Amino acid sequence: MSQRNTRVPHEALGEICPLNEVLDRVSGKWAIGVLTLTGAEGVVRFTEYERGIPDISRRMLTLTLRNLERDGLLTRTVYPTVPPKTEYRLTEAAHELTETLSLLTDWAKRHQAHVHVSRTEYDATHAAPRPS
Amino acid sequence: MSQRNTRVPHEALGEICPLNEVLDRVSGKWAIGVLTLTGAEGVVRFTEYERGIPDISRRMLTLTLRNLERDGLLTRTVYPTVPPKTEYRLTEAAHELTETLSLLTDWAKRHQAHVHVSRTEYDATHAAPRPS
DNA sequence: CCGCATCCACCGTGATACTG
DNA sequence: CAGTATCACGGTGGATGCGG
Repeated sequence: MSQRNTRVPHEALGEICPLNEVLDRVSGKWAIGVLTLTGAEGVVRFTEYERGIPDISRRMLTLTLRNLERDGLLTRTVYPTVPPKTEYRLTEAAHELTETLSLLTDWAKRHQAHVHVSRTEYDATHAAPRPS
Repeated sequence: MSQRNTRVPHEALGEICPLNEVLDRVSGKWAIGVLTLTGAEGVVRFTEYERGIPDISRRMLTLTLRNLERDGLLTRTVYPTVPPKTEYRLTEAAHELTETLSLLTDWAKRHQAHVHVSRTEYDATHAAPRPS
């Protein structure tokens, strides 16, 4: 032992690898909005996302949708009608994910005031106080 | 009921705002590692992070630490000794956060195989199949 | 209606070197 | 030991226009 850097850093860090994978796929401003909306509606069409999620661009919506589909979180059903029609819905895995996510929301709601205060105080304390 | 284009996007989306704030502050490759390690150790010094989190640069560690401190998730205690010594520990809010995060880890562990398979299949299906 | 392609701006991240 | 400063790069996201 004591030699030093065996590549294993710390027991607990083995836990974070899968966690980072989750966050990677949920990161980006829009993924969570899409998942949440889909969970709430059950079945959602492309245009409904555009109407339901303010300020999202078509490009970002498409990319988000594709990534979630790729990860097996959304199913995409295309009806080759005219005009075309596409439906998205959550997979079972995604359902469980959104449930867990709602726990995070609870945390956020309980502590967002605390966080905001901390930030303000920190900024006030550490911000360059006009160092002439 | 057919009119439905008020600017209000959707009920459920009100829920995601605080959630995005959480993810924003937990985003970045390192924040979770830092929180997890700190939670496991209780008290952690700067160098311990460097040893415990592989591949993290000093710059990134500092930035991550500062952000978490700013958000009231970490406390920073400096001992003006020679050589200097700095200790970090979790706030109560951060403790609750890491607990919730561990639930996400559970989800990730349960579904990472599924996700991986989905990805591989998706890539196999959609990848440019040698467009000669 | 649904989606892709292109171009461009921003910022998180990393490498390296310096300091109290 | 515990940072800070500077430079460079790549991924993410926005705007716009075309296509099935």
